[in-house]
Amino acid sequence: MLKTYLKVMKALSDRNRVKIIKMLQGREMCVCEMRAALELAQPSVSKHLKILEEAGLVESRKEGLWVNYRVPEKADSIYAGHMQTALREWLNKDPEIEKIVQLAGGLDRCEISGSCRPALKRGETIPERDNTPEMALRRSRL
Amino acid sequence: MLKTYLKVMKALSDRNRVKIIKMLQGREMCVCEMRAALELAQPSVSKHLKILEEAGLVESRKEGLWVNYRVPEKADSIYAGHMQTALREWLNKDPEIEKIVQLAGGLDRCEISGSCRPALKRGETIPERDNTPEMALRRSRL
DNA sequence: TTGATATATTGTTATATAGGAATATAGTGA
DNA sequence: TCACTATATTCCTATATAACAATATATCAA
Repeated sequence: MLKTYLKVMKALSDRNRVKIIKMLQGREMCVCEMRAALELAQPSVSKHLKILEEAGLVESRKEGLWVNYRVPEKADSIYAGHMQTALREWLNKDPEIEKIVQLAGGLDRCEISGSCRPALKRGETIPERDNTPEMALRRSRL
Repeated sequence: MLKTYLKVMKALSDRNRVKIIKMLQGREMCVCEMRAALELAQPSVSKHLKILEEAGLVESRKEGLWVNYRVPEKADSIYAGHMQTALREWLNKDPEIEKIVQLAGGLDRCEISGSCRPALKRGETIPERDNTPEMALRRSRL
C-alpha cells in the first residue's frame, strides 16, 4: 500500500525516468536507444530502468542481445496504472519532453547498435559494418 | 511544466508528507497538531509544509500564534489538483495512514498548546494552566 | 572455443534530502 | 516594555540518490 505508492511516486519523481516513460508510451525501445536519447551512460539508464521495473511501470523482453522495454499492458498496482494514464496526457507540450519523444520516435537502433542481427528479417542482408577505429570509438560513446 | 510536475511528485514521494496531505484532507490543522501526530520535531514539520506549499499542495492561514494549513480549494496546477483527487481515494485502508488520520481527527490543539486563546469563543473561560515544570517540559516535547 | 556486443552489477563520488538542535521571528498578554 | 508561545530559519549530520568508470554477465557468430 503505502510502500507501493511511495515506490511509484519516487520512480516518477526523476526527470530522466519521466522521459523514459514518455518515450516508452510511444513505442517499445531497447536500452541502447534510450541511452542515445537521454545522453546518459549506459549503467545509469539500466539503473533507472530497474527502478521503474520495480515500481511496475515498465517491463522487459529479451531479443537477442537487446533488452526491449515497454509499458505493461495491465499495471499491477492502481498507482502505477493511474499514473501511466495521467502521464499520457501530461507534459506533451513541455519542450524538453516533446523534444526527446520526437527524437526517440526517429531513432533507428541499427544506427546505434554494432550488432543489428536480431532485427534482420529472413532474406534481408546484413549491412556493411564500418569497422575503422573511428567508427568503433564513435559507437562506444553513443 | 516538467519543473512543476517534478515539484509535485517529489513533494508527494515522502512518507510524512503524504500523511500530512491525508490528514489535511480531513480537516484544517495547525503545525503543532501535525507535529504531535507525526511525532517529528517542529522544524521538520515546518520544512515539510514548506515543500508542500511550494508544490501548491497546501496553503496556510494565520490565526493568532497558530498557522493553520489546509488543502487549497482550487489547485494551481493540474498535477497538484489531479494528485489531490487521487489521494482522496488512495491509502485509506493503509494501516499507517488509517491510524494517523484517525489520530489527527481526535486531536485537540488546546491539549497540545500552551496558548489556547485564539480558539476561545466569546463567553468561554480560559482553562487553568498547569504550570509545574513537569507540565511545561511535557508540552515542550509534544 | 574466441571475439564482439548489449546489458547488468559493483564501487566510488558528488549532490540532494530528511532529521534534529539551536536560533530567529512573530504574535499575545501582562 | 517583558515573558511566553508557535512557527520559521539556519546549521550540521546521516542517509539516499544519481552519475560515471570498471567489471561481470549473457548472447551471438565465427
